[in-house]
Amino acid sequence: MKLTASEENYLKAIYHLSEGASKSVSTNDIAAEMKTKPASVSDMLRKLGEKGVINYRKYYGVNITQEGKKLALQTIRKHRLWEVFLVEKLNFAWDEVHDVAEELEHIQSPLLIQRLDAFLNYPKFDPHGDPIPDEFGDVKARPRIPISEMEIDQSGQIVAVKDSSAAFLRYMDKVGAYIGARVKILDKVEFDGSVEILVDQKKSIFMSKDVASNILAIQS
Amino acid sequence: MKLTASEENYLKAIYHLSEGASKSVSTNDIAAEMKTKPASVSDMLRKLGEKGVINYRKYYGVNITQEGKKLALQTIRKHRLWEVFLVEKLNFAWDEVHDVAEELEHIQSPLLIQRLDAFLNYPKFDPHGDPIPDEFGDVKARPRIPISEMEIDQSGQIVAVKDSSAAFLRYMDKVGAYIGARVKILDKVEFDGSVEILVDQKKSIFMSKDVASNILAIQS
DNA sequence: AAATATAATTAGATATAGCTAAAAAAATAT
DNA sequence: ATATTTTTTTAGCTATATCTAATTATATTT
Repeated sequence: MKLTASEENYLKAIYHLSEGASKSVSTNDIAAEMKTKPASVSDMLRKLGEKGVINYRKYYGVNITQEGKKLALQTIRKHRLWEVFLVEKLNFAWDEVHDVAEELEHIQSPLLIQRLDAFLNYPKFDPHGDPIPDEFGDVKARPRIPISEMEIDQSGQIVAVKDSSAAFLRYMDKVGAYIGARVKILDKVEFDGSVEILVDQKKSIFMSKDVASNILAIQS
Repeated sequence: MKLTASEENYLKAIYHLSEGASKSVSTNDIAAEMKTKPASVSDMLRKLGEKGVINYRKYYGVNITQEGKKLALQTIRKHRLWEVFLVEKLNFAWDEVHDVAEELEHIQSPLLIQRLDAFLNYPKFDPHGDPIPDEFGDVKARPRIPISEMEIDQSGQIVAVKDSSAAFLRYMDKVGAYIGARVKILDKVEFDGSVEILVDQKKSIFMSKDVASNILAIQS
């Protein structure tokens, strides 16, 4: 099954939207995600349905098929490998890479991706901390550990909090930490287990062991 | 002036065809080069003419404008930089790179090319020995030297012969040397100036100083 | 100089991918 | 249960890039 760049983009969007919710994905949601109009989406859904990469029933949204999932994961794999390349080899900032990777991901050459993967030393995660599917579409889930358990100089990304009480979220907000933030452990005080972290390469934050235990991160 | 991938390809073809001949380029020649039909070319020429990158007079072929030349050289620059990347970093063979580079050259990101150029250490020639234009479209012509003047372990590409008599070309053919062949100097005998070279990384050839003086190569 | 051959262009298709506006179906509210 | 709102689809149009077939312009022969 071969897809055009546009079809790949739609499929990727459908895959991402599917991951969040358990039910089928709506035309309007896809249009919003793709920044196109619902009418264009309807057209594309018909096409993708005919190609067998989604199950499409008019007026009832879509579900991605196994075949479709595999193809979407291939595109995601390519995207994330290119992001690693751009950041690690070409010194792009991690927030500058998305648009370029969006173009690069559509280059059709299995050999290229295989070689790129090897050149980058088979990275398992992209610069945003997202897992890179292997060539079979399998993704390695990265274990989430509390910031309090990370070592000095280790980097990672905040992905969740254990206690999600409003009070704690207010605290997070106040100090400038948030889900998705990239963090680096600057210092750990052995005496009380308190931690100093650097958020997004600019803001340093002190926190008690209690707080640090409550913030979950993936290591990069 | 922004061009589509297809327009870039046509312009590149027109540029290459212009380089060979002094007169204007014909519709049929472009069609042959691009592997499309003359009808498609006519359409595209009208468009490129309107964009000012070529001078187009119906039934009289085209000449590339200064603006067009600059754009064509930018595309060629991107193509050749990607070829260097593929060969030097991803270990592609030099004859495997063209199709992939053909896709990569259309990625729109000046920053990407700037960074790629730096990452590759500002190469001046691609793996085929062709010069890489700089960001202003200037190309460095590489001096051609006789194989007899190359040093041991130096690599290059055969680009011409001094004596192009039928006898000599028959000899070239017989030993497996040809215009375009990549060569590496394996050994030089000081006593008589004879040379042993490796052709295309597989075939080794012995030749007298007379013969070696007659084959011109560019160094890589 | 007229006839013929070659080359180039136009006219009219097709396919992709987007759009707006109108119509139809489904969901929600009264 | 009907009316209204929201969502989705269809119809029809635009633009790019290709094609074939027909036409027209230029070049070559005789």
